[in-house]
Amino acid sequence: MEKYNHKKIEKKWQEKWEKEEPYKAEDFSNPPAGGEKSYLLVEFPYPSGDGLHVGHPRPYIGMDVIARKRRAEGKNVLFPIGWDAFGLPTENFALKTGKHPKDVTRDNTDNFRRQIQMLGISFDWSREINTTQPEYYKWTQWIFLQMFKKGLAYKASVAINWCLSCKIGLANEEVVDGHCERCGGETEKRQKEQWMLAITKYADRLDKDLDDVNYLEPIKIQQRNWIGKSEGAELDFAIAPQGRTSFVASSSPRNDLFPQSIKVFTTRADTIFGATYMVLAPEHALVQELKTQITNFDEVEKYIEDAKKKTEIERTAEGKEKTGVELKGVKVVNPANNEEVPVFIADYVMAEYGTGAIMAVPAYDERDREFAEKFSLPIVESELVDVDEVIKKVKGEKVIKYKLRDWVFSRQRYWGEPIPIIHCGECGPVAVPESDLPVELPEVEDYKPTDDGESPLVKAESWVNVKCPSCNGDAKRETDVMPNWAGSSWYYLRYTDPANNEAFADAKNLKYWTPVDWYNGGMEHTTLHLLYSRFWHKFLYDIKVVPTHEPYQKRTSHGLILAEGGEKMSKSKGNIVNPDEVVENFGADSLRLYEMFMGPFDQAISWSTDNMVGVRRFIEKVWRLQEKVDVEKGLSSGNEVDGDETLGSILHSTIKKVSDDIEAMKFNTAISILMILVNEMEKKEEVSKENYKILLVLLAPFAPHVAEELWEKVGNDSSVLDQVWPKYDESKIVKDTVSIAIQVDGKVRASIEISVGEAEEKVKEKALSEEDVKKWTEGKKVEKVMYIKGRIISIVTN
RNA sequence: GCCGGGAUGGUGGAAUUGGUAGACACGCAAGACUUAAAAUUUUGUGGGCGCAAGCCCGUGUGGGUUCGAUUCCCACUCCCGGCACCA
Repeated sequence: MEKYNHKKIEKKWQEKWEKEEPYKAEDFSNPPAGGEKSYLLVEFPYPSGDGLHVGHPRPYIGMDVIARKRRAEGKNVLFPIGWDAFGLPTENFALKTGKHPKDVTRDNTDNFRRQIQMLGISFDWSREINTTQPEYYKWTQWIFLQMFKKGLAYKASVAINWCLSCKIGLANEEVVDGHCERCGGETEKRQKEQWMLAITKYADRLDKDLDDVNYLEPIKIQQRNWIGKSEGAELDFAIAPQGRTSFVASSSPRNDLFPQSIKVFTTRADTIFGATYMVLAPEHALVQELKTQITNFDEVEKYIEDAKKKTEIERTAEGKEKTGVELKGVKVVNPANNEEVPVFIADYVMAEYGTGAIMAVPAYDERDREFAEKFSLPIVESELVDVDEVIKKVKGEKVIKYKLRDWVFSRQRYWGEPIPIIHCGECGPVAVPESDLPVELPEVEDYKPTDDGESPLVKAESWVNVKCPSCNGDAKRETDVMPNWAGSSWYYLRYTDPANNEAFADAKNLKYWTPVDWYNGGMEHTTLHLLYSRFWHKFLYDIKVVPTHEPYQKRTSHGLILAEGGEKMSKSKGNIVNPDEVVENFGADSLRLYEMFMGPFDQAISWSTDNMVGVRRFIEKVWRLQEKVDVEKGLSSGNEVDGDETLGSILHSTIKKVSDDIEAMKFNTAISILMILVNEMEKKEEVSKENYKILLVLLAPFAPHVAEELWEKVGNDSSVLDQVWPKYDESKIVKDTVSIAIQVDGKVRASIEISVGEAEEKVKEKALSEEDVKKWTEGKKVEKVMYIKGRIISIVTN
């Protein structure tokens, strides 16, 4: 027998797979044996310069096991891969080295592709996509334009994160604890014109439609929390008349312009009798409108300025210490009891949420209480009243608010999809005609943003200056690019028809393949990526270009693989385990088996190279088993379970457990029962060819290379990939006799062998006559004897 | 603070969802093979007492429900992840 040589075997089969493309998914194909389509998706990676570490492939391997099993079950499996390649790290690398981001991306994807292929993942490489290719981002831009046309993409002045030392705008995710992710400097909020996408218009559906999909419960919970639906009421508090006597006295027309009331949002309208003051956000527009009435406006203005200037760090450092200023000269009337109450501005009220104003009820709200105590305001234990009655009485309105904010879609960067808009002095922002798509990224000399934080694209003058598509006058291109979430918001649609030039995908392909049947990805993408792509998908559904209202039927998450010490793997910590080395030393099959065996798929777990020898030994055991197989003997085709009764029960329960566990992502226990089966086979003088073949089919999803090699060795012409997934016989799993435990007063004292069908009375009788049982029941009265069929007998004495 | 997830031998973990806790694997110990080592292999391996049969304890802590609890309920401790003044 030749020794198991992982290098030789893995190279041989990978070359074969590359040539023969057995994993290619066929559009509209109707595979045999209950074959339906099965679209399995993993999050496509960002090809960083560091290459893969052993944590990356965990989800690929897990989904690969499922893909391989489902193919064997006769399903038409689509299991694609691509590259989410726009983004900052590539741009930063280009900035540092002067190498074009396009070239950086190409080198990195080449390396990633090599590493993934080395693991024998059964991706359909014929559908590989890359978000940075113009043929791809043409359609990212096209979708943006449809949103623009429907008014869902708009420009607004919003507060962005500004790095004080880099002097550039940062995305939220680039700010860590108030510090710039790149330079570690402090950040503050700045107002800037940005493209926004109106995701909040979809907030209710994004929340409600979670009922229709099969996501793991924690994923749904996290999405719901992020959307932050809350039901409450908007109530008007009239501005007290004495504050505006001058206006009332005069018959000035300006009186009509003067605000009459302030609207608050509350979820506790029932506490309105305890509302002893009101608070507005410092940015609230009414503060400026009431300027003439506010007697201490200097003080107020100073507070507003200070609030604006505060950096994130300062705000965090101050903790929950409340600050604020009263708007002297302004009072409002509590509509429930007609009492006048004072008005404050304070930064604990957010301008963007609700109405930017609250009625403060210090008796029931901790934050209001804290503020009231600091400013010596009355705290009134009020009577609670019926919410509906209050709303009716004060002429309020029931409303639903969401924490979800519109999506800031602009980045003042280079390496992203150009936003396909042209700004014209006459016509305003105009969509680039669809026939002119894609708007390709121009060449620039320097990828650095300008000093005032504009995109490096402003320096590409010949690209920027164009004619207005509408009036043909002089106009300028939008120089902001899209965030890296854009390309990943719809990529799963492109896989269904990746080379289409007429549409992002043909309607027939979409109808056949979508929705994605199973999407696995990291928990860290649950709030942003998952929500963004659900939003885009719903929009595409509304404009009738996709057939389903949700993109993903099922969503699961994998746990991170941590370094041996339990810390996250990172280049800076120098604790990265490189899969190249692991594959070199142990082989891809061992790496695959180990990652599936090391622990529950959805939990974080520390890497341990020491523990890898276990699965390697297992593979070698399977390898050596070939010696126990008589190749000449037995059937040469099919994989019927044979009549070897000594293996019968374990064989059938292995088929059942492996089948069930793979679908439940309990890969670790699937492998453990395969190990038990192999240990049993090892004890035998001879293993039948049929049973060995079953073992190989069950093993193939986990360790495809060695399974193929052994399949060939035991004398089968066809590939293990062409085999039908074995079926188990429930009746063969059940054993004739079973050992059951006998408890006396809650403690196990003996166990007896009984035949499965044995009558209850007989079993009880048998149990009570056991010597080890008598010992414990002697001299006591047996009160009760319970028999839980096939499991346990419980005897209770007094 | 809020929302998730978790805690089981020396280690990673398993437990038919209320029914013999510790499957499978790593490590360790002793033996076999070998001139020797590696590889392989056999046996043992939760803790305590005992020559042994066996007994007692044991799933983060404290209580509860039950014939029976790792599993259900109540209170708490610690660890990991996310959000964070959202009215």
